[in-house]
Amino acid sequence: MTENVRVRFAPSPTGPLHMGGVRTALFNYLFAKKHNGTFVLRIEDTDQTRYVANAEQYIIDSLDWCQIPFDEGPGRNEKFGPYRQSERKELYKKYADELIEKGWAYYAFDTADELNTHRKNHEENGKTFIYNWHNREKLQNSLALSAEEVSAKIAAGEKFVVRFKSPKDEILVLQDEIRGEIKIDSNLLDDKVLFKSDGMPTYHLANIVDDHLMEISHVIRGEEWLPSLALHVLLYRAFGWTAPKFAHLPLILKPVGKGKLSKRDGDKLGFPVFPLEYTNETTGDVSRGYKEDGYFPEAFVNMLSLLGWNPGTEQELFSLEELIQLFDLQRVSKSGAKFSPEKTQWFNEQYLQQKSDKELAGLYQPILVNNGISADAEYVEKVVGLIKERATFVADFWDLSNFFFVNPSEYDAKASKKQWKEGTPDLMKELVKVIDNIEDFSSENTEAKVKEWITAKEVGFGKVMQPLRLSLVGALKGPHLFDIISMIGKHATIDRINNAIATL
RNA sequence: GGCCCAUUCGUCUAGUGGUUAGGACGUAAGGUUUUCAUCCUUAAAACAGGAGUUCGAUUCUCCUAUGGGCUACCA
Repeated sequence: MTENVRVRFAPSPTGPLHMGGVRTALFNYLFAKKHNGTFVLRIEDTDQTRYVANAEQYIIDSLDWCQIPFDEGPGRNEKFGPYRQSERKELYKKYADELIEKGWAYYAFDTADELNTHRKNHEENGKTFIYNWHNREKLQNSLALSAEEVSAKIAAGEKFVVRFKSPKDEILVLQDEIRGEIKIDSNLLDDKVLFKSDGMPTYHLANIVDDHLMEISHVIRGEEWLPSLALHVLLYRAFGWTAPKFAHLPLILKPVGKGKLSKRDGDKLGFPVFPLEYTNETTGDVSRGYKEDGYFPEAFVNMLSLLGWNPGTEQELFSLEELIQLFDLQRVSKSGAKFSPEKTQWFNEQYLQQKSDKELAGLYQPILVNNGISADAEYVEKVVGLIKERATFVADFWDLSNFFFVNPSEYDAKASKKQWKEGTPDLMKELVKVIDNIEDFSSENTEAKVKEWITAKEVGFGKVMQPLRLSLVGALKGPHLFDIISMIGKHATIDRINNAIATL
């Protein structure tokens, strides 16, 4: 298996790629890298009615952001190209014809209206209409019609599709890498359309032809494809090709309620379902993305990797390298996983804590600039070091550290009421003098000096420390007080205490 | 309706024919921090139900229930 592993991610460019799709791409990527294989991106744009122009670029941008780039695909290392099915259009006709010749497929002329009528009638009688062995002789197709009639219809320009002639009375034993053996009664299969009347193949045909031509060794895709597995295996057999191995990934479900995760859930529940922000070109609707919401790609990918897979140990934080080493299809779970926004935040927090103060400071700078602050890199780095353990996102930094850069503009009302007592202003005035006399303004020294004074003064620590914090921060929160004092310096410290005395 | 897949704490999951059924998120309670958060400790919390196989089933088989997917000239 280590030889020539080739996998593909084959999304349909009908809109932004959602996180379920990213997870499928990720598992393909991990599997490929683990086996020194190739990760192919193929664009399945056979449905011209649902095609969205900016979707392909969005997909590529998303994979890049997640740092799981494809090795082969549109515009990249095109050994088996083209990689857009619309550009391979001419190819599929030949294969459809081959199947007809071999007796594995046939022309069908039934119109959509006719079929809908059949379905409706069956439904009214409590039955299901299936286009297959039990009725195909009675419908408008090349199995029921004479060769002359068929030729005449085609010559007359009548629209037709090509359907697969699914076999009768056969128990198909299918193999899934994750689920094991699956048995299907071929009599229940319907004669799927392989080739549409618009000249395009359906997913089924294009998928099999391309996977074969692109020498795909493993098809790793979502569970929604499991019902089509029998058809796909049958198609390989009909062509006389060796089928790749198949693995069907469990679905990602809504955090609450029923069903699989959908775009609407994010809007409703307040979390992104897309990796990147996406603007719908026709409606102008903007959907939020993990990137724009402040998630690190590593955290997002780590979270995704554990949705439906785990290495069997208690480790939860993995670098991409580790994931590649550890990934194993055998350890992918069989049942759908409910997505957890809370745990996703936790992952981001973990990654944020791991990052260096320097890197985080760099990410913080633009936010500071937005708030009208220009501070030198070293100072910002120190600030980040003091506050990052309270943060989940870089975007939290400003709320947690604005007092390192600007004087408090207001004071927490509740805290003021509780901590700013009658004697406080006098005490603070005295404290100003104490602080003014401190030469060495290190955190340790200011702490020692102030505490010395408090002790000598014989007042409770809280009587001084709480109002002091209120004066400097504007609220009863934040890092060690003397770290703040040391950072903002003597002038700002005294200034802020005086401001508080004047205001409160 | 039909077909297929699945089912361990609220959630993600580990695990085994005999275990005190483990971890993580979240929740709660303590402790640390004379602030807040972090951090630490602790707690509550699960084998869907019923048969069968077996000395013994959460683990194997079957049935039921529940959940999910598919059932398009969409992918």
